[in-house]
Parts: sequence; structure tokens; C-alpha cells
Amino acid sequence: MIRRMSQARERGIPDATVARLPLYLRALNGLAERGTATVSSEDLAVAAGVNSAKLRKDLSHLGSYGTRGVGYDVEYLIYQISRELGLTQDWAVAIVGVGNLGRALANYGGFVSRGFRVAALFDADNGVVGERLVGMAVDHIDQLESVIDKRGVSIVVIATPATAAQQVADRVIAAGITSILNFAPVVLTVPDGVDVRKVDLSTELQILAFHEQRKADRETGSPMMAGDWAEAMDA
Amino acid sequence: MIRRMSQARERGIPDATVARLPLYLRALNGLAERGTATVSSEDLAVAAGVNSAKLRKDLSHLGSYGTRGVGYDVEYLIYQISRELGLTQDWAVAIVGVGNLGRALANYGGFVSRGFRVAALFDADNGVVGERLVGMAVDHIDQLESVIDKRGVSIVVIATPATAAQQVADRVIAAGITSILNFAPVVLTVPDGVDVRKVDLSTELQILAFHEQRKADRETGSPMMAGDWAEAMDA
DNA sequence: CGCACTTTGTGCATAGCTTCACAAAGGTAC
DNA sequence: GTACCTTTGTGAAGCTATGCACAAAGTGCG
Repeated sequence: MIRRMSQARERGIPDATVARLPLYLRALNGLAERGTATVSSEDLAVAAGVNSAKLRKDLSHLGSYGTRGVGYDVEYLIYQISRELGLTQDWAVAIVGVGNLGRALANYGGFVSRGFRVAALFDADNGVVGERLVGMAVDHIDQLESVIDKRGVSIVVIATPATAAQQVADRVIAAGITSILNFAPVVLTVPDGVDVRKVDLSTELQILAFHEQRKADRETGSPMMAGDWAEAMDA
Repeated sequence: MIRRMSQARERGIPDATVARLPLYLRALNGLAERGTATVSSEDLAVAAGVNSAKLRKDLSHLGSYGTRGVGYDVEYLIYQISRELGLTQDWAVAIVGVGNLGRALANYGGFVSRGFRVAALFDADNGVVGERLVGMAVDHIDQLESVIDKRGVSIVVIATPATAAQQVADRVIAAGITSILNFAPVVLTVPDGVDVRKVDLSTELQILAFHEQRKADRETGSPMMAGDWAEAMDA
């Protein structure tokens, strides 16, 4: 096969870049709504909250879609990023676990937006099964494999209690799923080839607490000493 | 001031390390519940899903808390990590926006767990104000500054619609808050010294979609061509 | 006491990411 | 057509993070 693309595109966009593309896409959509036709890397970088050199390097991994002296065509760049991210096709998403979080996710507007569609909802609780959300009846978890198969689900969101998460993961993987978004606070063990992304509220809070504490320490100049273990453990 | 600590502790733990400490903490809590007294870096690394050398290096940034030939004392390490993360004190957290997501967050068990306490709930909708959740009445957003001050809130979770997020951020920052966890899909602009962490569902889904597409491309060997813009834009 | 075994803590090489700085490329005005 | 202006795309340097591999430090047994 001939290597058509410029060397930048051969294969493999850095993970750090992929993680930022959604950010750029959102900023671009905002610009498009306001009717902006072209944008410079500098302005887009400000809108996305990143350094402009980084933005240009990120975009250069997709190809050479800018015009020197002018900037980037907003609509065209939206299309190119969407295509790269695989948003020009529709992804059928299943949500497992229709508790508070599952409901929030199902109702989340940006969810249904470009490229994603809630195609199935599952719960183990018979009090919830049958309930309708966003025009979709909740199926019993027993139906997991058959419904996933029937509706062409390719991404599964796990919003169950921590104790159920691994079991759900095992089942959906056995059913052929290779992309999982996990909200349960556990480390999922999965075979190679399966992508798991984790969203973890308490982790984020803990990281914030760390920095908040650092700021407080810096002001008072009195970090806690290392020797106070025994005392503190009494609490 | 005398530099007491070993050189590893002088100041500044790498961000990448800080981001993993909550993970280790969770794994350790699991071990503690099962009654394990000591654990090797190898076993803990498996439980946390990371490389053991990385785990040891991460822990070495906190100090030298292991015993060669034995491993780490589980309880002691839990305490040290908790202390480093600032979880030995209680953080009062306010949730702004009591929609589906806000409710899910307020009810989230792991939230209230070690170190964090929901101290205030705010909403702009008078239909929601006054409602009780987790033993806490929802206050009107007008009361934001006074309630934050009165209850000693130091971390704010923004779970509002995207359009309201920046405004809420501006107000809580003016009220002295320097740590924000943002669930709204917007880039918040904040002054130096304010930490913002973002949790973004659609970003995560888009990253998954990217990898899912890559897998599909690899199988069929037919990535979409770059020239099809005009056609695709008709859709 | 000494030897064999385990496991930590870290020096070092490597890989990946970020940022600077600038040449190359395109647009515009006259 | 030329001179000037703007902005991209990228080489190169610096920084951060990762993972190997091993010396140092501790345990336990005979």
C-alpha cells in the first residue's frame, strides 16, 4: 500500500492529543454557532484554554488543514476533527445501572449530541425495569447480551455500584464490547484490546483537596509533621 | 527554616503521582477491609493496575514508609497517603445545580466517605429550593456567598447547565473559593491560584469512540479518505 | 553469626510531551 | 509584481514521566 499521507499522519496520534481534540471541537462548535468563519490558532487556543503552539502541533497530527496568514476554516476543522474522532458515524451506547447517576447520564444533553445515542438501559432492580427514560424502556440485566447484540451497541457505560462493576464488565466483554466508560469506583480488570476509561468523582475531589491543602500550608507555613501517626489514628 | 525531610520530600510531588495516590488509597482500603496487614509493592501495584516500579517511585515521594524484605504496613500507608492528600481533615463541599447530576453527586456514597462532606446545595429554580437531600435543604443561588462563608465551604462542585457555569465560577471565586470541580461542558476562565478540575462525559465518550474506530479500521483496513468532505457535509 | 532470600528505594536510560522560535507559505495592498 | 503582514507547521531544546535493573536493607533460618 502506498503511503499517501504526509509523514505526520502515517499512524498513531499521541494520546495527549486525542484527549484534547474533544476540547477543540467544543470550542469550534461555539465559534460556529456565533457565526465565525475562520479562526487563528491563537484565538482557538485561548477559547480552549491551551497554548497555541500545542494546539498547532495537535492539529498537525491530523493533517495540514490551516491556511498560513489566515487560520483555520471553522466548519472544515470541525469536520476533520469529528471524522478523526469517529463522530461522523453514530455510536450506540448502553448504560448499565439506572440509579441516580445512570439517570443523570441518560438525561445528559451533550450525551445524545453529535455521534452518540443511548440505545439501551439496564438495571437489576425489577422496580426500575420497564420504566421509560429518554424514550427508552429499561431492560433487565438478564437481557444484557441479547439486547447489546440486537441493537448494535458498541460502547457501554457502567454506572452500577462498585460491587457489580467487574461482573458487568466481564459480561459485556464476553458479548463482544471493547469500549467501556466506567463510573464505578473500582479498577476493572480487562483483557488486552479492551479500552476502559474511568471517571471518578472521589479521585478528582482528592486531587483538589491535595492542592487546597498545599495552598493552606503555604500561607501558614506549618505543614503537619510526619510523627503524629499514633495520635491521629485515635480519631 | 530547617530542611528536615529527606531530599525526596523537599517540596512538590509530581502531578502524575498525585493523580495516582487516590487509586492506591482505594486499593489499600480494600486490602484493609479484608484484614491484610502488610502488602508488597508488587501486590499493591496489581490491585491498583499499575507497574510496581512506578508505585514504589510514587510512594518514595511521600517518604520512606516501606520495610525492605517485608513491604508496606497497610494501615500506616493509608494514613500517610490520606495525610498527604489532606484527607485527615474534613472538607466542606458545596454542590451548585441540583438537577439530575447534582442529585446523583449528592447521593453518591463515596462522596461523603473519607474527608468530604456535602455542606451546601444550591439551585436557581424555586421549585427545587427548600427540597431536602441527604439531610440538607437546597438553598437559593442568591444565598451563594453568605452560605459558603457561613458553612466554611472550601470546595465547590459545579453541576449547572453550561450557560450558568462561568457565572457561578466567578461568584464563588469572588467569595474566596480556590478549588472547583466542574461538570459543565465549558472551559472555565479563572485567575491564577484557582484550581479547576473538569469531569467531562462527552470528552470521555469521544476518546473511546476514537479508539473504537481505530480498532474497526485496523480490521477492515479501510480508513475513510480525506477528500470526502463535501459529500459528508450534506448529511 | 552468617548466609540465603525478599523487597524496597533509586540511578539511569528512554520515551513522550510541551514550549520556543523561526522559516515557509499564503494573503493583501498598491 | 513586489513588499509587507499574518499565521501556520515544525525542528530543536527542555522538561516530565516511565520502567528497568540493581545495590542497600531488612528478615529468618540453621
